[in-house]
Formats: sequence, C-alpha cells, structure tokens
Amino acid sequence: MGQRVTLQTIADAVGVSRATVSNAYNRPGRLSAELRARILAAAAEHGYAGPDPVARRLRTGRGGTVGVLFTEPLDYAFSDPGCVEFLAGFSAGVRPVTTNLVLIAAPPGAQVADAIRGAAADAVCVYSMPEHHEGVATVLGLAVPVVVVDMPAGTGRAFVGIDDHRGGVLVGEHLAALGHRRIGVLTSRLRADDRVGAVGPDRLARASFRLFRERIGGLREALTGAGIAWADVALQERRNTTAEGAAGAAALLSAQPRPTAIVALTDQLALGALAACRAAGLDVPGQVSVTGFDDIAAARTAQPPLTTVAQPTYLKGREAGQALLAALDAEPDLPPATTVLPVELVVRGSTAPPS
Amino acid sequence: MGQRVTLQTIADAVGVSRATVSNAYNRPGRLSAELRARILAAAAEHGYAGPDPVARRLRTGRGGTVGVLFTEPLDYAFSDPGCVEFLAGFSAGVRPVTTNLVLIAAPPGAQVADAIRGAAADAVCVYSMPEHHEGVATVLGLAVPVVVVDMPAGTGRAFVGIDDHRGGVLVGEHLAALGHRRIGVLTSRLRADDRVGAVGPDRLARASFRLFRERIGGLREALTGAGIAWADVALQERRNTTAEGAAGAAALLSAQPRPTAIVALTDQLALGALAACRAAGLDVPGQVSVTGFDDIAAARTAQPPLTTVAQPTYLKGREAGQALLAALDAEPDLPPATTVLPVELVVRGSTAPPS
DNA sequence: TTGAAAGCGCTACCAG
DNA sequence: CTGGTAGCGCTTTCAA
Repeated sequence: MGQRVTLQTIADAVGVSRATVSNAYNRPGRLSAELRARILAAAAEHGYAGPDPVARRLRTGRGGTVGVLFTEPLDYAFSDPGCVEFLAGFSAGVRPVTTNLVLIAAPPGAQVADAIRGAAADAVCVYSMPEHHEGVATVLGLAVPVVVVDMPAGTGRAFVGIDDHRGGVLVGEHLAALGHRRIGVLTSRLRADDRVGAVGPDRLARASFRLFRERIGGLREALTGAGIAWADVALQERRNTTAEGAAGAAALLSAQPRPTAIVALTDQLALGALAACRAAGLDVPGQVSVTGFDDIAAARTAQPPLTTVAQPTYLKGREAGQALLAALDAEPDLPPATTVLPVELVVRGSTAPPS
Repeated sequence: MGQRVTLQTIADAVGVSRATVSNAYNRPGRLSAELRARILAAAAEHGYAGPDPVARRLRTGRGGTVGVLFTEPLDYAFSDPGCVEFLAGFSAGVRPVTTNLVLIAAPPGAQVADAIRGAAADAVCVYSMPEHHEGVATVLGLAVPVVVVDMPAGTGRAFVGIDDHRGGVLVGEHLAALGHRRIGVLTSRLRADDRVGAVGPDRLARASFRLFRERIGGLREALTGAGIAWADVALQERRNTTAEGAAGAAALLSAQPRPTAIVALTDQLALGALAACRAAGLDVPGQVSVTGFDDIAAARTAQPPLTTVAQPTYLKGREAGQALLAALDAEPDLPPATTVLPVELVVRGSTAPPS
C-alpha cells in the first residue's frame, strides 16, 4: 500500500502543483480540459478518490451534513413513532441539499458537548429538548444555523412547533362537553430527571418540558372553564413508552372514585392506558374514556381507535428541514422565523359520555 | 465578536504554549491540577468550548461517528418499517461507544462518492445495497472498518444477514403443502434501475439484489421439488411500498387462470397485495392466499394477519452494530466474521388451502 | 492558465 | 511536567 494518496501524490505524478490538482476538482474552469483530464486519469490510476473531506472542511468550514439533536438515547429516534415520522419529514425537507444526516443523542450522563461538536454538522435541528439542557447551550454556541422544534422556546433562533396549548384546550372541552368530571392526566416526563409518579403543583410549576406544560395549561383552562376544579385532577408522570403509560394509567385508575376519563399527553401513553384498561377489565369508552395526543399511525388502528389531538408531524419535520436550509443561505442577521402549526381534535372511538 | 477563539487564544491568555492547553483537554494527567484549572477557567472566560473537532480529526484520523449507507433517499430510512427497526437495533448495538450516527443516502443520481466521503465516518455499515453500486465501491476504498448487512455478498468484509434462501424454501413448502399449484410472486426491485412489471428469466438471472435472488431461488427449489413447474409461476417486480405492491398484485391477479396464492417477498408488498385483494372483492385466504417476508409489526395487525417469514430485524441491527464496534478495535488483518441469522415461518391467517 | 506560499486548528513527538 | 516543532491534507490569495 505504501503512503497514503493525497493531492500531492497526484501533483507529483502529473508534474504540476498541488493547487492545480485542487482546481481540477473544485474549479474545473480554471484549467485546460486536457490538463484536467490528465490529472483525473492519474488520480484514477493511483486510486485517489478526491480531496479529503475532513481537510477540506477544516479549510472551508463546511462539510455537507446537517444534524438533529435529541435528548434520548440513539435508538429512541427509531423507536418512537412520532420521532420517526418527524425525521421522515425532516429528511424530505433537507433532501434538496443534503444527503447526509447525523443523529446526535444527548441522553443524561453522556459527553454531550463532545458528541455535538464531534458531529461537526453545518447546521443543527434541536428536536424537542428541555430547557436548560447542556446540549442546547452547546448547539447555540456553535456558530451554525439552528432551528428549534417544539422546545425549548425563547432561544432567539428559528422555531417550528405546534399549538400545544390549543391542543390541551380541545381535549378539555371535548371531555367536559361529554359530561366527564373526574379526570386523570397521564403526562410524559416534565423534567429531564428520571422521576415518575404522581405530580404535585410544585413539580408542575417547575416543568422544563414546555410541550407538556402547555398542553396541561390548555387542559386546565378548558376544565376550569367548565367548572371542574383543577385540584380534583390527578396527574401521573411517566416515560413516554406504552409500557410506562400502562403503569401510569393503572395508578390513575386505582383512585377512589375512579376517574371516568384519562387524558394522555402522548399517543404512546394513551396506548398504554388502553392496555391498562383492558388488563383491569374496564371497557373503553363504556367505563373509561381515553384521549391521546399526536395522532401517530397506531392511534388509528388501536382498539378502540383513539380520540386524539392530531398534529402534522411529518409536515413539522419538513418545515424544520426547510427552515434549516433557509437559515443556511440566509443573512445571519435576519430575524429568525417562527412557525406554529395548527392542531386538530380527531374524535374516534375511545371517548364517550361517562356511564 | 472579533477573532475566532482557538487553542492559541487560550494559550496566550494563560501564558503557556498551545500544546499545554491541548494537554489540558486530552491528557489531564500531564500537567498540574492547578495549571489545568487556570487553563479551563480562561477557556470558560473566553467562551472556548474545547478543541475543534474537525481539526482534531484531521490530526488523529478519528471523529467518533459511525455511518450507515443506504441506496434509497434519506427519508426512506424513516419510512420503511424494516429499516427503522434495523436502525433501532443498530443504534442499540453501537450505543456503548458512540452517540452519533450519520445516515448516508446514496439514491440513484446523487453525488454518491462525495456524500460518503463527506460523512467522514470512522466506520460504516453498508445496509442492503445492490452489487456493483458505486457507493459500495467508495466505502470499500475508504480505509475504515465496514460491515455489510444483507447485501452485497463477497466483499471480504464483516457480514450480517439472514438465511434468505431458507425463507424462500419455507414459503414454498408451506404453500405446496396447502395444495396451491398456481402461484404468483411479487418481488421488490431486482436491480437498481426503475424498471417495474413482469419479470422474465433474463431479468431474474441478472438480478443484482442478492436478497431477492435468494428468496426466489429458495421458493423455486421448494416449488419444483413439489412438482410445480417454475415456468408457470408469474413474477411481478415493484418498488417496495404498499401502493406499488397493490399494483403488482393486481397485475398478478388479472391472469387467467387466477393464481390461488401470492408470495410477496416483503411484508410491505404483501400489505399491498392484501389491499389489492380487498379492492378486487377477493377473500383472503378464502380465494387467495398471501404470504409476506420480514414480519414487520404491521404484519401482525393486518387484516387478516399475515403469514410471513420472520427475520430478527432488530437483532440483525444490533449484531451489525456490535460487529462494527468489534471491527473498530480489531487487528485489521483478522478474518472478517460472517453472521447468518435464522428465519422462521410464522403461519397466521392469510394462507389456507385453495378453494 | 499555473504555481508558490500561507495558513485552517490541532496533536504527536521529543527535548528540556 | 512543559513547550517547540512539525506536520495532518487541503484551499486560497497573489504573483508570474
């Protein structure tokens, strides 16, 4: 094998300077077609595949990949249906320009800053991160375009999200209109710690996941507006998986008197709630109503089909991707755009008046 | 803002050399705790987040991300359930070591080599690529560890796959045992071009997607073994989506006499076949039997539940991830490992004896 | 149209 | 324990 093949190798072989070989790749117009052909031929012969991208990036500052930052372990990106759908949309959004996407996981306990900087992305999408997360601070300090999706708010960067508050209101109004008075809420994690269980007012006030804070706020507004005392509403906090959702729902269901409706703040959790009801022999929606949030594909095929707040997840991803592309060419001092996508209540078979 | 902050900036501020600041980050043991603290303090004050990863990589040759190469557009990675599950497993497999994963799309017409080299991954997983694909050649020329999943075979690198031939045999034996004699086959693309439609012997012989070649080979073996003439078996080739599967199945179903069974070579296609039967008013499995391959989650919940060849997709991903990690530390001259995972026929409700 | 020279920011080696 | 020196492979003025 011998030495590594570099620009210099080819330059020596052809008898020109390094710069000329570089031009052969980057500015074909600057040299004669004949010379360029000779250079390319020599490159092929030496097995030289073109300028080293790392070195090029060091010089130019750009490398052609965009990143997406999560607060969960890497496999979460492929396990959570909402996340997968978002990423599909995001990929479609950035597709015109880039074919490389780097997923950056920033789970608790990782070397977050190193990972982010090591990804060396030209632009990054912050996907649903808690406030005050080291990763967000790192990205914001990176001097690359950033688009924030869902959370956190107030970074002064481009933002794409949905109207979470409104979603909460819609669910609350729907349930109140059906006549429910005893309601339990199943929320995804409110902070980046690993606490689960019942949620008190203090915990709620200190919630750093904007999304759920707002959904709960909207719900509260609608419920109190309908004359239901917020103090009577029990909250359970769980990790966003079906299994944990089932556990949380079971806890809610064990209260006396039993709630007649469970508001899950994600569809994953709602699916778990459905399973918990089944396990407890409770009919949905006969004895317990269940609502979700997001409208993932599984919500439609659930038994019974889930009443849920639909958000345009794929579209949100595409918007985010396009926003990132826009930020990449834009003047750095342009005011960042904020996109808030609408939500919609989809009433299916999991809600009914209380018996 | 002024100048960019580099190692040198900090070195000047503290009054030490660049090398010492570098050591403060990379080899804390090599300098006094007191000096290191002073350096870190100065860095914090100047807003220096640590050594530039690109420059570091240029020097060290490693950057801490692993790549996965596909032959489809980027959003495919998140649209195909099998691919998503594979990636979930892969992520789990590499998780102990890396938190960054770069997805490299090499769809037809893209600047494949540039994209791959630009990803600058420390190791790459080639995921189900056709033989003779420019991307594969590029990766193989990259001087980084490689693991090939599913396809292509014979690269001389680590390989993880399943027993595709055996899967084909299982389906063929099952259908023959049920008494089917008129069988149609719905295959995913056999080559990387965009041709779809009926597949003749010549096309089949030139199939460059090993996976489907083998599945068909196994099927053929079982069928001819049961006395069914291969010449009577019609094949339709489509892109691997539910919609295209439906179109292909419709074509198969329009033959006279109508086949009594459709063998789809992926679950996606099988789901499409189910839809086509429904649209044609054909009862499954009463009038037509349908089989799939892969056993994605939707196969279980399909109507009727799909008889299919289950492959351990998640496990395959995890194995691939672990193989990549192993290759990263291994001596370069160790013989590459080949892992072939078993498949299993799962009989559900979509197959029955012909009427 | 071509080439010489000057770095991009960093780390490895070796001498002090 | 510390620092000087020599590049990693490339692009980009600027001058010829």
